[in-house]
Amino acid sequence: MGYSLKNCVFIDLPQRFCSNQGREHHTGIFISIERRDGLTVASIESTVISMQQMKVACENCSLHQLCLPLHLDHDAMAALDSIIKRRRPLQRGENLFQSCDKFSSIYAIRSGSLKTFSTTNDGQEQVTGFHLPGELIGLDAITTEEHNCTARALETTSVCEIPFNRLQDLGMQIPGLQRQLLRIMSREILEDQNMMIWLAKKSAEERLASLLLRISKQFSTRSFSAHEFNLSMSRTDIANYLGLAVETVSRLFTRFQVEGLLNVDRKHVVINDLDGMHRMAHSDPDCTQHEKNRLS
Amino acid sequence: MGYSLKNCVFIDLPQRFCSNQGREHHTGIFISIERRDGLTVASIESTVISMQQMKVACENCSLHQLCLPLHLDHDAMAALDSIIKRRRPLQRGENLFQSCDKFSSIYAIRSGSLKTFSTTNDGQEQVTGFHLPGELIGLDAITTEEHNCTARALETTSVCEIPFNRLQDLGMQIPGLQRQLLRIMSREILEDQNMMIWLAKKSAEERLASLLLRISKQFSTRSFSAHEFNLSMSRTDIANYLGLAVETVSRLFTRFQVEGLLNVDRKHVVINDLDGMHRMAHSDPDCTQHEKNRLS
DNA sequence: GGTCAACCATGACCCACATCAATAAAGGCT
DNA sequence: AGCCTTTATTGATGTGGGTCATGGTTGACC
Repeated sequence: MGYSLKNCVFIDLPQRFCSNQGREHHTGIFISIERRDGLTVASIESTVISMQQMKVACENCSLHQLCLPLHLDHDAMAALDSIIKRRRPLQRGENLFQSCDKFSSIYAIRSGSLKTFSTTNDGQEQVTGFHLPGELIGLDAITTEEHNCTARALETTSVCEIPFNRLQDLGMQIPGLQRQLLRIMSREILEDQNMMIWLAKKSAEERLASLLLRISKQFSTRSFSAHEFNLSMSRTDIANYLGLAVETVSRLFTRFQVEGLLNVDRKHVVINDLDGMHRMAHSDPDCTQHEKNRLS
Repeated sequence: MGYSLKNCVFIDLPQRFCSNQGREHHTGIFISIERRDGLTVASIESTVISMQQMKVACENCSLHQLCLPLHLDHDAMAALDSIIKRRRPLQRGENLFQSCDKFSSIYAIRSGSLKTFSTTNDGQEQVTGFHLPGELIGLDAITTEEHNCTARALETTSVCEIPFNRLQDLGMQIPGLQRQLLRIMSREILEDQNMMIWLAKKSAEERLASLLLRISKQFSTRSFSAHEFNLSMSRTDIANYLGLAVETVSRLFTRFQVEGLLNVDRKHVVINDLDGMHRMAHSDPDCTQHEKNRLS
C-alpha cells in the first residue's frame, strides 16, 4: 500500500485540538494525510492561524466542481463564499441535524462521510443514504421547513453550511445558480428512484454488489482507488440501507470473498474482480438508460 | 351510489372525437360526468368551439392550488398561463414521454392518471409512481436533459405542458416561483425516500395497505370519496410498484376482503374499515415525523 | 492487564413470498 | 354473437433470506 501526497487534504481543526473552542469560526489548520483508500493515516497540527490567512474558500476548494458545478467569475464565487458558514468538524456519531430540526441551511460535505436516516413511527430506523465529500444534503427539508431525517457523521467530518434563504437571494443575482440547484435536486430524485428499483427488484447479492460498485465509483471520481477502500459505515448500516439482515450482509461478504471477487477484512475492502462484481450486480444502478445508449 | 354534478369536470376533447386532428391546439369541448369515485360514467360532446372561447386558463383551473400553490396576481397568472401548451388528451396506453426522450417540458396533470416506470438494462420494468390530477411530472429529467422514465396514461388523460426554459425565465420575474419549484422537488425527494422505507422494511400486507391508504388520501384531497374509488392501474402495475408478485397482490386483496377491511370487485374498491387499514399498514407513509409530533 | 460494549461471523431452522400451473372472467374486435 | 387476448383468482410447491443462538474480535476505558 503506497502513500501519496497528492491525497493530502486540508480539513478543519477538530474541536478537541482547537485553542478557541467557543467561537464559531475557530482558527487553526489541521493537515491530514490520507491513504489511497481514503483512510487517514497521519495528521499534523500546524501553528494556529487565522481564518483569513487560511483562505478556505470555494475558489480553492477541490470539491466545488462536485457540489455546485458552475462556471462562476471571481465576484460571484466570492459572493457565494461570503454566505457559507464553516463550522467545527463533527466527531464520529455526532449529528449534523436531526429529524424535526428547523430547516435553515443545506450542507456541502467537505471531508469525511455521513449517513442519513429517518425513523418510522414504530421506532425503527431506515438509512436513506451514505454521503461523501462534494455532496449536498438537507435538500429534502425544503418542503416541510423541518428536517425529515437525521444526518450523523460516520467519522470525523467537516461540512460547509449554506443558509438556504441567503442562497435563494443569491440565486436571483447569479444566473444559472437556481437552475443548478434544480439540477442537483433532480439528480437526487433520480438516484432515489434507482434505489427504489433495487429494493423492489434485486436479490440480496445484487444489492450488495451494486452498493460496493457505487462506492467504488464514488471513490474513483474523487481520485481515490476504485479497487481498494475503507467502508466508513458498519455492517448494520449497510444491512439497514439495503433492506437486509446484518447476518445476510456478513454471509454475502464471505461468499464474495470465497468466489474471489474481493478481499475483505472488517472495514477494509479490496475488489479483485470489478467485472465479476458487475456481473454479480447484473446491472449498474448509476448507469442510466441514456448513458447506456450513448455507450453502445 | 349517487351521482353528483359537483364532480362534473371539463377535459379536452379526445382526438378521435376531434374534427381537426392535425392541429396542436385542437378545438372542441368534451364534458365528462364522474361519479364520486372518479369513474367516468357519461360523457357528452358539445358543439365544437374555438380554444379562445373555451378559456381553459390556470386562473379558472380548480387544480392550480395543487400544481403550483402560489398566490399570484392576475398578471403573473396570465404570464404563467401564456407559456403553457395544452395538448390533445392521451388515450389509455399512450405515452406522454418515453425514457431517453429529450427533456424540454414538465407536465401538470389535469385529469386522468398516469404511471411512470423505468426499464433496467436487463429489460424489466419498474413502476416508480402513479400520478393523479394536480401533480407535476418529468422533474427527474432536469439533470440529464433526457427523460429517465416513461410516463404512460392509465386512462384518458389530459395534461398541461410547461416548457422548462420558459418557466425558468418566468422564475426570474415572478418572486416565489423558483422557491415553489424547489419545494415541489423537495417533496418528491421526500416521497421517494418514504417509498424506499416501505420497500426495505415493510411486509407485503403493509405495502398494499399503505398504497390503498395513500390513494384514498389523494382522492379525498381532490374532494372525492376516501372510502370508495376505482383503481386506474392493473394488478400487475400495483405488484410491480410494490415489488411483489401479482399473485401476492391478488391474494392480499381477497384476504383484506375476508377480514372485512374492504370490498373489492376488480378495479372498484370500497374501504369499510379505514382504521383497520391503518392498523394493517402499521404506519402511515405520508405522515411525516414532524406531523406526528404536532398531532400528539 | 482486565472488563465491557460494539461489532462481526457462522450455523440451524423456518416462514413469507415467489414461482409454476390451471382456470375463470372481462373486454376488444370482427 | 363468437373468438381471442388480456387480466384476475386460486392452489400446490419451493426457496431466499429472516430469525435466533453462539462465539470470536476489536477497541475504549479503568
